[in-house]
Amino acid sequence: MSIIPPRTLKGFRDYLPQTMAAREQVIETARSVCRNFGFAPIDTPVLEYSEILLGKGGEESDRQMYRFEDHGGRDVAMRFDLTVPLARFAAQHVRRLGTPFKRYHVGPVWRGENTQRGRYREFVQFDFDTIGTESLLADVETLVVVHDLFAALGFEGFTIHFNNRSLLNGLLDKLGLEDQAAVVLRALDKMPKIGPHGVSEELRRAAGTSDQQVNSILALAGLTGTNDEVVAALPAIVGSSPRAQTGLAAVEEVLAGVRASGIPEERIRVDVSIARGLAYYTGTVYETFLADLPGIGSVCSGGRYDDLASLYTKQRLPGIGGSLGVDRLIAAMEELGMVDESAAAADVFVALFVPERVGDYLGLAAELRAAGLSVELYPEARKLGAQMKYADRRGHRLAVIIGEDEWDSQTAQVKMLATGRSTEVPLSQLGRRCSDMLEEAG
RNA sequence: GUGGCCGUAGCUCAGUUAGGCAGAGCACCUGGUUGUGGUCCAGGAUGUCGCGGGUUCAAAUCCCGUCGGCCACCCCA
Repeated sequence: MSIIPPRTLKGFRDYLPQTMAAREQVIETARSVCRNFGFAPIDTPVLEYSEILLGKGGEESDRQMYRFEDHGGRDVAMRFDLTVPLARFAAQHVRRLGTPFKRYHVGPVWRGENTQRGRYREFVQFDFDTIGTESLLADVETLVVVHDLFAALGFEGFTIHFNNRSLLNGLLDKLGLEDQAAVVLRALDKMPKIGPHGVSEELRRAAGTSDQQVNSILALAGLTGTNDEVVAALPAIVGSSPRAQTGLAAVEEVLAGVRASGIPEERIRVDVSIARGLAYYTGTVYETFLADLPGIGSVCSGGRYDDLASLYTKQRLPGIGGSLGVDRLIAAMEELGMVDESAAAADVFVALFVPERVGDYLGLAAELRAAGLSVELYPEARKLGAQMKYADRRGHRLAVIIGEDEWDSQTAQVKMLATGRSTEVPLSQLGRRCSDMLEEAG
């Protein structure tokens, strides 16, 4: 019988314990931050009718969609993000849920695109959205959630860049380029990568814009300075069309709200070059970058989409939210050395020393767990040195050693593996003493 | 999807130029130390050289295909 080579598909990966522990920790942190703001958890199926997903993220996502016929001949597809399923979900259940409806949703999504570092065909997104309100307070809250999330994950240097689509639309009104919106947005999105020259060349080539038009667009995209300076310079550039006014007011209000929420000025930036490719954004848009790893791209982005759910319901369902790229974030954390190598190890290691007393060791381990400790009992009565070595390599923090003498005297040796110091502890106090020692060591 | 670079031990890689015994460091295992890890010393095990085919007396090395990874474009988390 020939052996089947074990392998995974392009862009699909296995997760080893260290990575998986980091992933669970990121998701746990994100959940707890969202709950602090009153977001509730939901889930939706991986498969949807193709008609639900097609055409929602633009041509590109249609092309990348995993799509096939199911066992009943239905035309089905795998979700490529969590926002479009949310729109369907909201249209279907909004009467029961009421608005505003705030939810978070974590799960894998699939895009059949070419792979690269931090870019896979199956990856996990963590989304949070507020549905059913046009209030800019929801926009403010979204940015505050992003901020609290990265702060809670332990990041120091990160910046949330935000913008409003109406500013760009206002400028397009002024320049008579309304029909070229998609092309212009796409060119602008490349600003940090190809610079003003690249953008102007692209604009001329793809949209056939005049020199004067290009200059106006670049004047907007190239705005630099403090947030106040940028805001002050905007009116002259984007003009006074209704859309421009809306965008301007929105940026100012969101900035004020974010400041009032106590977000440090250096972590939020009004950045008019943020355009976002996805077709469905209509108002606020934002991306989050890590100061130490700008090359990895945005690790959390999103925006306001006031028209999306209208595809599935006549009821008006505006929304705003964000999407955290869990896999990309973990790739970043691994590169930045933020992943704790021993996160998967139990705090307390119990050596199995006297095989005849297996039952006593099992009982002891159970008692310690009942006392709130994470405990691993070694499964074989190997040489003590080998067991200690295992405990050390695994990253356990305390080793509990009980041999014949200790059983006789009802004591245990508790060893701090980091320092090598050993303490004799009566078995009756073992749980409490272990907790104390872990507490003291931090 | 298009173009380029790459794939050798668990990991990081050398060896490919110009075909000639499959290597290093780290990790791992055993012993020194039959009740104590990290250091040290001695010894040991470890390979479909990604996979398939071709050229050749001989292929990790050259050719073709394929799978996978990375980079650019594209798009995006």
